[in-house]
Amino acid sequence: MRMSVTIRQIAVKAGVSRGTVDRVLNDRPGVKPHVREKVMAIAEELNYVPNAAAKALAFSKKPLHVGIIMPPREIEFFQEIRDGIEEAADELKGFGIQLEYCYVSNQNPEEGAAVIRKLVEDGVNGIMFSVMDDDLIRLSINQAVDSGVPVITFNSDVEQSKRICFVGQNLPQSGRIAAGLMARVLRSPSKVLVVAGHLSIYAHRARVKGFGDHLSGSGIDIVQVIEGYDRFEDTYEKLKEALTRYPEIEGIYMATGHIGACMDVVKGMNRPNRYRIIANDLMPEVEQGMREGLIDFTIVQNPAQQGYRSIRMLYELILNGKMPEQQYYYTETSIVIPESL
Amino acid sequence: MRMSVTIRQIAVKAGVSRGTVDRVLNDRPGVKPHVREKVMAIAEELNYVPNAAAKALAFSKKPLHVGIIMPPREIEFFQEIRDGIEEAADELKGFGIQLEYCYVSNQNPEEGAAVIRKLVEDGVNGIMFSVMDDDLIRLSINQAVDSGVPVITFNSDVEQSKRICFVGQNLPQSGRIAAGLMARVLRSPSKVLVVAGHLSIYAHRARVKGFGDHLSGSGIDIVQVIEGYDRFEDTYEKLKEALTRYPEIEGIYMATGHIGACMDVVKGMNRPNRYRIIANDLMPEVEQGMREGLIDFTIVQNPAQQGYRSIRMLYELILNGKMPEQQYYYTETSIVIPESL
DNA sequence: CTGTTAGCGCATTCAG
DNA sequence: CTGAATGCGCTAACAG
Repeated sequence: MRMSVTIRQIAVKAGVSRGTVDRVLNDRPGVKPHVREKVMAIAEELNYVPNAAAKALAFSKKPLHVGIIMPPREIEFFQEIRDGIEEAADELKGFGIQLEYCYVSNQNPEEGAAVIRKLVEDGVNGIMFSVMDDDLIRLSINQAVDSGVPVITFNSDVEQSKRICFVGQNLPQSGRIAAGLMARVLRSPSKVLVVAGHLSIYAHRARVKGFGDHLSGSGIDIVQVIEGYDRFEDTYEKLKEALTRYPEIEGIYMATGHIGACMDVVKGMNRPNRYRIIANDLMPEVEQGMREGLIDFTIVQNPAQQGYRSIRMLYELILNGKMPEQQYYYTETSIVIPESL
Repeated sequence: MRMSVTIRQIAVKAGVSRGTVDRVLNDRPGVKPHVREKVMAIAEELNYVPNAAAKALAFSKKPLHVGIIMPPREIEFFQEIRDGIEEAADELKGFGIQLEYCYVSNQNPEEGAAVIRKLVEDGVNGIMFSVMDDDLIRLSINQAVDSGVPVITFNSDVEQSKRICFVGQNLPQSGRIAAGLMARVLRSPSKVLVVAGHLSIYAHRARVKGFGDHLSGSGIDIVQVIEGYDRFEDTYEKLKEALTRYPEIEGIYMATGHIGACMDVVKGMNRPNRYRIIANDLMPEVEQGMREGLIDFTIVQNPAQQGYRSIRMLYELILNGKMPEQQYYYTETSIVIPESL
């Protein structure tokens, strides 16, 4: 097949120099409107597509700098996201990409906002953000984007902001999948319990809602939704009380919340028929629970893929100015059982 | 951070020219042994990493040509693999990669062998292969590899050949996962049936074996393994007969084989309690069966990922001479339920 | 055997 | 406003 069309070819065809073509293609000033149009037209006609290698090479004196803002590294879940980021970065390393991780507490919006501003001042070419959703944060993100630094959110979105796009899980679907599984392992008239962290947080609520909606009319009833505030004590007490009060409960959906506490309660219940338990993600406690035969299914959101895709999209955007086509990119939601481990 | 080390830097440090360094780094002949060693040492010391962009750019006059040999495009499953291949190719397109698809019947080894030879003669830089396993094929693959054209098998391996590596599914694991699911949806003493295509084919046998092994001692018995030879008639008759003879059967594992026939039989059985059915892959018949509520689970092997990874590994190998670390690359095996669709 | 040189396609000066 | 020239890191062809 033919070599693909180069900037030079369109230059000769347009009767201008390569420099001019470059200016047009990259939306830089200093080209007379009619020349610009002509060049554009020819580029379209020839179906010009820039050579990524050449571009990267030319860029390589000034390496691409991207800032990554996420919760403290102790959080296991984010470690997996990092793995995905690193994988993508490895593939792009030859092209001079430079990552700067900034760990920020999930509790303090001011800190997050400050870090964004600092990165922008330092001249990063793009930002990946995954901390909390807050007005202060929203403001900083908007300022960054306005000043030309693209921001992509991942795993947890900052809604109503000017962030370019969000890469994460389809939460209601993960709730529906949990419901589908529950309906398959339990026989029809039966009762289940739901455990969540904070129902005031969108991510937590969305799963519970997806679960409930899908189950309604199926003959499987949700007797209670427990809110444990991600604390051991609250979760433990409330769950224990509920299970004691409703001995007919056969299944538990742990949408979010303190898994350790749930496991402890379940172990202590000492029932003839074990509970059917469905969890989310693959934190160590969940994996442990699966190996012990306590947890039947866990629904995972492919954290590595979230990291991988975020970086790649940002890279594409920065280097080629290619805007993502969608606002929301959902990573695959999949089901894990002990045999999958 | 510092710019990464270039060929020129190691050249000055070694007191030789860039050409020589290039020769050493790429294992090309024409360098005195002691010079070669010195250069190698310095490269190690400086922790030299080639610049992928520059490499790709320099190569771009002579585009990378890879041949892809797979079954006819009508087969839905392979279409998904193609999607993965195309995705990777898109990412590498800027780097001048050129795909040539060759569709070959799964029945005729001679054709496959001939295509391999033809591709090698045409001077492809690498081959991806996924048709049948046969001595003739093995021979052609070995010849290709010996003459310097790397071959990677995907989805279905050619064992005992010199192919660089295999990218595909962990078949026994997929059988075990099916068993795990079956054990969770059925209560303990119960009976199930297995449907397969050809038990003489490794891929088919491996799943059945994984399923059986994992179920042994669980209280769930396999009353029969049906071999349908991927034909409607055989599958239909045998399955119907078995289900009629053993009305106590509660679950069916469709490891491989003619899904359409299975669906027809099941629909015709008219039972009060529906069967619990587990299938593999996401062919249209399976998707249909799931939507109709006949199939509970299907175990998928991420065909797109198989294509994606194969291409990337081949690219790495050709461009950077980086041999894969393993012989077998298993793609993620995941579980799909109707709610995941 | 080894050094030199001319591109690969693009971004980015610096002159006009 | 536009053209020409230079270099990114590497390969390959050509001189020595």
